[in-house]
Amino acid sequence: MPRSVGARDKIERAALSLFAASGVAGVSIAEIAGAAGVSQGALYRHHPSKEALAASLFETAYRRTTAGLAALRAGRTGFAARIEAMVAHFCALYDRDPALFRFMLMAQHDILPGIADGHPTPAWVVEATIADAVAAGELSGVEAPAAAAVVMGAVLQTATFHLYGRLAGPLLPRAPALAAAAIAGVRALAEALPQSGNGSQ
Amino acid sequence: MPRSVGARDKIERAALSLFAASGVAGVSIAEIAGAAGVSQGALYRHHPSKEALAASLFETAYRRTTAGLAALRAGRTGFAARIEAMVAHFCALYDRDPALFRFMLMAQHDILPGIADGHPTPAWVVEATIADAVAAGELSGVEAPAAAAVVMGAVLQTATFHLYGRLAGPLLPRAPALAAAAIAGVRALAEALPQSGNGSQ
Amino acid sequence: MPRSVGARDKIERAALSLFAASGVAGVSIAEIAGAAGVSQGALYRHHPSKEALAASLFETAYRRTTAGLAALRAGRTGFAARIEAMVAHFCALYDRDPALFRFMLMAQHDILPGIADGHPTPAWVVEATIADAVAAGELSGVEAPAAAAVVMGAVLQTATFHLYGRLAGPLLPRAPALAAAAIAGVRALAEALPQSGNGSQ
Amino acid sequence: MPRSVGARDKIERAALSLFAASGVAGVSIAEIAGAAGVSQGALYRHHPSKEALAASLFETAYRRTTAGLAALRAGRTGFAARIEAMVAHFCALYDRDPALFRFMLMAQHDILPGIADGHPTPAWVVEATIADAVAAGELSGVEAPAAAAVVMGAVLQTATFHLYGRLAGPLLPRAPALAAAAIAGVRALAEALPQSGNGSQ
DNA sequence: AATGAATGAGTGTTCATTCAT
DNA sequence: GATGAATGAACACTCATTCAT
Repeated sequence: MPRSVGARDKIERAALSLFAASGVAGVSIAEIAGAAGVSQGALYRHHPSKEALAASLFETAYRRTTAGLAALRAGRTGFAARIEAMVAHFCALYDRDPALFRFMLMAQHDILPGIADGHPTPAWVVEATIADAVAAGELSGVEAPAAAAVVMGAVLQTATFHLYGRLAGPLLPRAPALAAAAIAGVRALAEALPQSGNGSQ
Repeated sequence: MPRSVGARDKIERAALSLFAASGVAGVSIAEIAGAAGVSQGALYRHHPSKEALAASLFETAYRRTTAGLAALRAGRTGFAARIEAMVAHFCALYDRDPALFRFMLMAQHDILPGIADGHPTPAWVVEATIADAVAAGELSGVEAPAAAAVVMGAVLQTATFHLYGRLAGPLLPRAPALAAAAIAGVRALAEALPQSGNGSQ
Repeated sequence: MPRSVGARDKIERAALSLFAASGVAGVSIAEIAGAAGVSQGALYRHHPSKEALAASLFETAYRRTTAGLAALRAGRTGFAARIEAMVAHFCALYDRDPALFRFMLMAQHDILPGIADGHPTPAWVVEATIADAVAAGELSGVEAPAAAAVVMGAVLQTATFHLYGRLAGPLLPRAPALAAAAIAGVRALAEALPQSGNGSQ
Repeated sequence: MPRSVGARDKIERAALSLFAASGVAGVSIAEIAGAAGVSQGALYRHHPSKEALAASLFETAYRRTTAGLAALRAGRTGFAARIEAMVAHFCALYDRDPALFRFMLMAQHDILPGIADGHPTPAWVVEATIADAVAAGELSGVEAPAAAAVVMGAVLQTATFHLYGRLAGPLLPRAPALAAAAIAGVRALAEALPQSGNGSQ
């Protein structure tokens, strides 16, 4: 007895918020179907499995984020301007949909290893932006991944603190300060590590 | 005191590495028991449930880390010296047991909400250290949680990048530079945010 | 009369070969519809259910075979001539459509109990042919069903061996020898069992 | 709450009779567990899956039958004596456990392809016995598989007729006559097919 | 007249947990 | 005290069937 129409969207919306709240493993198909108001079987017309549904949601958001950052990298010049734009972008993303952000934070360890083979990632774009700055002489001798970790860490941990109530209010107003912190962190890393790299391994 | 002394340890060690590899939900009691070389039932003599075992592992590590950081806070004076010591502490912890670190990163969203009622946390010690600096006039007008996010983010994301192979070699040699980055980030945050706080909310 | 003339045929052909390959229970409506190039729903315009489709295919083939054998019984005289013709008939049926034969072998236990209420069956025609011979004095004191089992067994097991690759080449050239074996078997059964019937039960 | 003890046997007994009645695909785990008086989960301690349970039951019976026939082949001399013993063996097996026989007949098409790689089968022993007779000069120029089909067919179809009520009473008393029929069939096949083999293909 | 999205009951299977031995 | 067979409630998933379009 087909009753519900447009199940796909309802399923994805319900799944996203449930995944964000409890993690992929912590949500059952029955809960998703119930929250979406469709039958359990309906889920399988659009997604081959629960994991595939989660991966698809993740990948879509991940690619969109990557593309957004890549556009900022392409559209701006100068290290500081690019990082500022990127940090603001992250903050805006978080403000628009904290559940999506939470889902991405929680699911990264489960889902990322299964995809992202060679595809660029948000972190990769940040890393490339730092490499750009090194190539342009704006930064001297930073190890790009280490610097990208400082930038991504500042942003993601700020979002995490917000998720857990340690910080309040929208993140976007914090973006300029956060970007300044990220940039200063990267510069300090560059100065402190002229010898760079893996000293021992 | 049973003859199979160390059963408890074997269980915890096995559980930790399995949890780190696959997440708490992705590991079964049968797998833990098998890896530890004990029977399934024996597991319940030491831990009331799988979740309790995971929570116990998490909490132990969490408290130990908190205590370590608190000792550094108590034993040093000056903002920079304290942050340098704490960053080095994190790096050393990671180097000693990356699996434990990975477990803590993966499990935090599941387990932390269930505990941490009022208990201090690593992030709280960092936050308090920043508040100390503000109180001592070393930093002006930073929102302590926001600054703590920058410090914790730099450290945790560096560890995450290492877990995923973006960074190589032990983290401890990177600690001075990472601490410099964290400190510079906090200082930049302080300068950029004289109006501080939650602008809207 | 829909434009897609032959939809019914395409469905039945697809269903038959799938049923032969995997058994009725091992084939889904979706697979049949896909192989036939029609929609799932369209299948229900022609057949009320999957089981009904299978039963219809089975019954059609079963009746056709029964009718063919009955015609041979009616058109020939003499036990040997009839059995020779029937064995050749079976062999020719097998050679023409081994998948159909396989389907009938596999599905007989599932489907036969649901039909065949009083209708004659291939085995019944063979049995009647033997009873004819007994009545005509060509055979003495055989239990007709037991003799029919020998004839049917020789034919069906030969086909089964062919299906599984133990025998090669078309069966029709083997028909004379196989008929001779069947006839000799029946004669030996008749001689060996003058006391016939169900000795105990 | 473990209550039932010795679940394994109860499960296998229940499964066998249900499989015999309805086929492997026609029986659910719930039915097996219910009939055995154990929980569904108990099934999986002893067998990794329903199919594996069915295959295990099948293979055990299959091997036992093969071994029984092989022992007869080894213990007797002369084609007729061996076939008589084998036919009687089959009849006795049927009489002892018709459900097992039915299961083997129904399941052969599903399960046999998955096993029996190189292992001897009942049919193979019969075939080898015929090859023995050819080698000993007792039979001239029969294609052994074709002759084995006649023997196996006579026996199996007789059992099938009995299962469906066309024949009554135990089969063992019929064994001598059935063996005579099988032997006569094989001899007739040998005489009728001096040119043997696949005439066309 | 045909489609295919949707249904919902049922499937095989997993697994944390219990308890007789 | 330790074992592992047994439990039973969940789980992800399948599929014959229905029906709005």
